[in-house]
Amino acid sequence: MNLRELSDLLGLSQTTVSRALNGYPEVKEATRLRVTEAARTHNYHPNTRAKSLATGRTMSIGHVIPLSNQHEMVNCVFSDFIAGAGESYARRGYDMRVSVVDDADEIEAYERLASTGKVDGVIVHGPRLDDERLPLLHQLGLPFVVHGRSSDCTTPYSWLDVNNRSALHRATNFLLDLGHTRIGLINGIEEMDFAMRRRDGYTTALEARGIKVDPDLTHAFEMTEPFGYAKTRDMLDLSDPPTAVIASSLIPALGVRRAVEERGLTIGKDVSIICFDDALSYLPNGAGSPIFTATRSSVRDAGRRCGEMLMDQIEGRTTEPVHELWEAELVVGQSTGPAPTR
Amino acid sequence: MNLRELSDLLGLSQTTVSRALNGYPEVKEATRLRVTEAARTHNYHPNTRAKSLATGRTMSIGHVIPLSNQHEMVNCVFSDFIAGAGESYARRGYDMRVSVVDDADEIEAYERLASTGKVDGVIVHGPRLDDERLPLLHQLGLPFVVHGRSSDCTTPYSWLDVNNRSALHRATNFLLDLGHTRIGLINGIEEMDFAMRRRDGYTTALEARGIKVDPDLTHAFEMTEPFGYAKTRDMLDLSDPPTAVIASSLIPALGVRRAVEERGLTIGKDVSIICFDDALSYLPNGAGSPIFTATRSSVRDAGRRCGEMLMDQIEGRTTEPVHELWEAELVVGQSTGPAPTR
DNA sequence: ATCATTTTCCAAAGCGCTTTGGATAAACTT
DNA sequence: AAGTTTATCCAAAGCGCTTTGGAAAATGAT
Repeated sequence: MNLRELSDLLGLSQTTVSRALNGYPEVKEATRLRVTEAARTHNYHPNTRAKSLATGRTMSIGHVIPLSNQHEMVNCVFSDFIAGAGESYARRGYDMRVSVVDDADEIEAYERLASTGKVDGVIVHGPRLDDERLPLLHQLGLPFVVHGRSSDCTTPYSWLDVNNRSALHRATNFLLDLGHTRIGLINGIEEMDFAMRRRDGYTTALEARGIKVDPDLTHAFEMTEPFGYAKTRDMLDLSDPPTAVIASSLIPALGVRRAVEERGLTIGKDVSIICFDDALSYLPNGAGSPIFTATRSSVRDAGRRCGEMLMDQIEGRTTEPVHELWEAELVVGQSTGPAPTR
Repeated sequence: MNLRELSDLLGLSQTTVSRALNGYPEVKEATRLRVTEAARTHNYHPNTRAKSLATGRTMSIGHVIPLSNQHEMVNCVFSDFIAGAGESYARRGYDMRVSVVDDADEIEAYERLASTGKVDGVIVHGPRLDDERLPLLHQLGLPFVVHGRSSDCTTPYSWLDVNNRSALHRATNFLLDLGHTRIGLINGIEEMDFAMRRRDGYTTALEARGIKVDPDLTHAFEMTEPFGYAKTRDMLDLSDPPTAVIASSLIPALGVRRAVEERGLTIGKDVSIICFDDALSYLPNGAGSPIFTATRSSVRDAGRRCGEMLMDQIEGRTTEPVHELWEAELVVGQSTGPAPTR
């Protein structure tokens, strides 16, 4: 059932039927009713491809996911973000187009999205310090919103970010206040902007108390469980081991916990742990009371809001770049306690 | 730059240019070269929407993700599947269209995908015992591949599934052979077909040794960490607690471990754990040697293969339904040992 | 040199929708 | 009653591509 068939059936022109269905005023209320009724009973739904060709709009939003063994974008955090974004898309009639591409083809993928007109806009994931994607998208004229920020980028753009610097600053201070001075950091890959900001918050807090950052206590890599485990083991082997560890995500924190418990040490007593909790639905930080003391900010909410920001931009509701900086909350769980006295 | 502009530029008709670019034989090799060259230098890429309107093909594949607080589809397992599927799509020029919908609108979402011609086919996630989506898609004539199976479904369809029954049968036998007789099961929601089959494997193995299933030892719910934790606590409180627990995924297994260690019990000695490991990239079962003894099957590989099966079907390379039953491998880790003697 | 083939190219008709620029009928003015 | 406005509706022209049915040019056969 297409528009022509439906309009033939109703004895109306395609114009009128189209207008009736799309809520234009140039059609009598009675006819509109007749049309919508017929559309429903005959189960008519306009062909998306034709509609999109005619309007120039696709009602879909792109997400480019680089896939490499180097750095893994498709992860739990990503899927929660997707869930949030997808939810906001659905509410406004959009959907999501995901392109999984080889690391090397990422730039080309954005160019292709723009030149073939597959999407009305894109969300940029995992920005790096000086991310080449942002000027590219700007130049391509493809609307975009960045989840995170790119510190050294000069082109204006909309972003939504968690205040990673302040989150880690507060987490570090929290541990310092408990008397810890040897504080390990299990960070994400530091080409990532968020990881750099986190390290900055950590460093600043330590140095404000006159503590120099010990390179043996800071590690940056893919945020997996085994990484947290391995690096914690290494740190516990030091002659002057840390009494607290900050992990960049719940997942490496699980590895930290494993390494600590394996040594027969008690969490929250011998070793304190704080992690950054993205409030993942599948891996909640405990049910009810939190397991880990954590800086928390829901990545799902971020996805939802990024989606809204992008759709607003696409629809011309906002014209200037929009920035949102969210503060993470510091929730106290069972994984932290005063520094052990030797 | 569109086709007309390009052909004007070349002094050729749109027909010839189109044919040259799409590899049709009715064009001189010299002209084809001239055309492809011009297309490259002028950075011409055919508009997807127009192409798709003309061909009737969209080169995209749908994934419908129901979102509810009841049952959470968007999770780590899902994202690894997506990564695999997306990879195979990219290789053959497809991409992925994800619709996040409210639980109640799921059926309608499939109908809409079909009637508006947004996709060439869909992957069905998380089939239930007698899943209404399969006959619906069959009737809509929309190609699909099921990740998993629907036991009570009579319409023919293509699927790829892990042999969940045999995996749990072997895991249970492995524990029985070690002398365990009180074996707990932390299962997924048992409306899900895979969970039902797992329970079946567990039950059959126990009963073959004359052991009756104890309802106090089997629990089914959303596969989260807190669920694994809570139920393990409950079971350890029993007068006759389990000496081994089988978890349906690595994530609840983490909860099981937490509950066990909290009691001061040793894993692999006081309590053995086996889990189903989907070989998630972000949450690997250890690096190198596995932490948990596990039945393992890569969900990412499954995504890859499901994508291929669906594209083969869409392109008419396969005409009959295809079935693939993968055997999970049983890898022995540090979480299992002989049943403790009382 | 003539006719039959084959090769190479083109004009034009869709694909299913939106939207512009009227036309017609109805309602309102004076 | 005639002129003016307004409310309804329509024919037709795109949107940018593919593809059908020829035509023109080049090639081969006689």
